[in-house]
Amino acid sequence: MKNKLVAEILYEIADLLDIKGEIFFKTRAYRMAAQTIEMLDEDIETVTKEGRLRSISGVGEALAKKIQEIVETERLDYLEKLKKEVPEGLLGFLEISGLGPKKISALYRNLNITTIEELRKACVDGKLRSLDGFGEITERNIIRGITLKEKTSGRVLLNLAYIDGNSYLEYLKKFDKIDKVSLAGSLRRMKETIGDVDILASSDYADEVMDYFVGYDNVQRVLLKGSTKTSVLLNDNLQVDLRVVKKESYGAALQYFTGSKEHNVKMRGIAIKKGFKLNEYGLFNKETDKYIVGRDEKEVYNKLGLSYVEPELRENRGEIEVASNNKLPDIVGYNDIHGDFHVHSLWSDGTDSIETIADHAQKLGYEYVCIADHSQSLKVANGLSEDRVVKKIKEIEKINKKLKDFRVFCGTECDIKPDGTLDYSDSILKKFDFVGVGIHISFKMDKEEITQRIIKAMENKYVNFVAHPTCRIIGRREPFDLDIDKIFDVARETNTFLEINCFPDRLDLNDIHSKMAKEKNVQFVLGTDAHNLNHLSFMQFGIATARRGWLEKKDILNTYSLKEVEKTLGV
DNA sequence: GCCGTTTTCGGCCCGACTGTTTTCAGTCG
Repeated sequence: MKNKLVAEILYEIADLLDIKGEIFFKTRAYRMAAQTIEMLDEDIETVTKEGRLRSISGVGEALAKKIQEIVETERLDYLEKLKKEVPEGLLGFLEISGLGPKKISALYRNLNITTIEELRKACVDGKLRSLDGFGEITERNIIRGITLKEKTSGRVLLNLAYIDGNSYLEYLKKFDKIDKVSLAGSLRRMKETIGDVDILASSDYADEVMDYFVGYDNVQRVLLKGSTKTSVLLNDNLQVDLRVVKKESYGAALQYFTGSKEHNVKMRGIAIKKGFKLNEYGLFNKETDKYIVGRDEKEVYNKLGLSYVEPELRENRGEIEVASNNKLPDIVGYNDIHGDFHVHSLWSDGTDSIETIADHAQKLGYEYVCIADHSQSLKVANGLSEDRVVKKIKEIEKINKKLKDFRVFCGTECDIKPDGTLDYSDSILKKFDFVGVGIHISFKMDKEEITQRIIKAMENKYVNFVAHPTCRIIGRREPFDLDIDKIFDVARETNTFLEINCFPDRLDLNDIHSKMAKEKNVQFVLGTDAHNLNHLSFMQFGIATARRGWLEKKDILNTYSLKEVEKTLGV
């Protein structure tokens, strides 16, 4: 699948054109197309082969030609040409807070600065202040921006932002001059990585709210402070923005600041077509500026002829079109889960006994938990030999006898060997209640080989699910280059569940793949891959991913009651 | 560069804050 490659190249062109001083709308066209292709729920190669590129929204004649070239040659002449015109280092400058295309261009044209080191030195030496639009403060801010960029690589994993964001939220809720307050931005949409935390509040005392906001213990520095918007940097270098609006604007503002940007652009387009104007203060009559709605988020959607769109769906992946037909899926809820299918115990590399895990799972309101320990060849993780599997099954039987209205399933996360055979014999596999398979060694294989390896495993009749199917680790390991359509087809044919692994640095399958798989009627399980009790709470991130993938209760085994699971699995 | 039920040309979302200015450009989301 080359969707990501195509998107990356288009994004890079947009950045390069920005620095070259190309008009905003042109670079936006590149970014919109890149975003659409990145989120596309089919393979761009297929679309190209079938001559349907122009049917992708935002792709016209020029882009179609470029995309075709990328798909066929995995490169683009136009990009190479642009790269020759714009020194490589300048692209990285865009990540420095306070620097945009115009300033970067000025730095290059006037001072011939092309590397971070040259930039830092020029700031320290006070060379920038001679340029129009630059001053001493700009120099200091750029130095700060460089330091910050070096400290944080930009985005953090969802769970970290989630903790920071919700703690801040609790602090804000204690202030009696705040009427309503909510997370917004990508954190409310539960995106897998978060750039900064956005919070929205309504109040008639904006200035006092801002004073209270910057008084939070965990604040390292105030970045900017106004009466509607204030930004701070937390001690862990995560940025948090607070917006304060009046009550009558709260819904419109929440819609606006939740994003995504692309979702909002589309919303505004619809507003204009219907004779409205939509901004963070409300929905207004375009001609008279008369306020129509804005107090409640739902009203804004409804007034535009749309059903309410859950935050996790707001990525411009077709949700607006579907909402206009009132056909949005009833996506799985955060409280719809009855159990966890992927937990490691002391038997392999987990830190807790099965009894302790079962006890904790009951406290979470679950009816079942599946203990899926590693298999024998994974020595580093204390994988279970076939003998130990038999012993573990006996222990689980004993524990289950003591439990009421709760069941521990004996599972495994059995290794898929490089040739696609499994790490346990069939005679052992059939003893488990629920067999998961996963890859933990020999990651470097070509597309055909790795696809066949997983398919062969799915074809084993004792296999129930594939754990973390693409094996990506966010920020550290790229996903396998799988023939993903084929994987989904075989999963459907063999009734193999695909896991959404809930571990925050995995979230694998991801949202886009989940949506693609659902369209092929694939069934899912959620597994936290917990290695200690705290990890069991990662379930919510898996649910978030499922929601972002448009999954409904019926698509996910964990939403079934214990009885239904037993019946489905025949155990 | 894309797009079209007023348009094949002339639009394209829009407001807040900062730092530089002395009325505004650039950046950000």
